[in-house]
Amino acid sequence: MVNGVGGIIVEAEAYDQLDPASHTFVGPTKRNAAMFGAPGCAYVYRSYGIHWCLNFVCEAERHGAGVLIRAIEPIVGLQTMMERRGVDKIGLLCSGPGKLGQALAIVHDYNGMPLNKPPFELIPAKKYVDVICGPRIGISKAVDLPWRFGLSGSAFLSRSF
DNA sequence: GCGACGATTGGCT
DNA sequence: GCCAATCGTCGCC
Repeated sequence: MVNGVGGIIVEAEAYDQLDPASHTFVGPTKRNAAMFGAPGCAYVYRSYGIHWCLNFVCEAERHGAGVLIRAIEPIVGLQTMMERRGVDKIGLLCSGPGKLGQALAIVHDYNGMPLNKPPFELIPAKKYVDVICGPRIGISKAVDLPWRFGLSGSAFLSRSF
């Protein structure tokens, strides 16, 4: 949840410093500084000069690892998200990293902010769900690593597995 | 200081 | 299915 708006995370991808496709592969830089900071914080970056994408920073010991949030199932603040996105279909609100960033009004100011206090709010899953994995999307390196995870059968994935 | 490129999306062919 | 939009960062001159 971000600023009281959000839903259930249904798709994510993992990246670490040893991964050629990761922003942290080349070592610490100004852009990826948050990924080398405290775990449990946000890493926000701009993609293709247009889209804002949200990551969760992981790994206290070996810095430079995180999880890209690729899609959520919109639950709270549907009206707000639809206005931000300019669409009227729930299935189009958050089915991709850039869409998610726009729907949740992710801005670069959130980079490095803790995920356990406002504007963020994390709520543990209420039930166990089937999680499946597969190749990642939209990258040109290490494409074969099966580090993409998602809820089995969810209608809100950016793409089917 | 300058040029190349990307963890994407949306519109057109 | 393919391609352009768009700009901050990085790497090299």
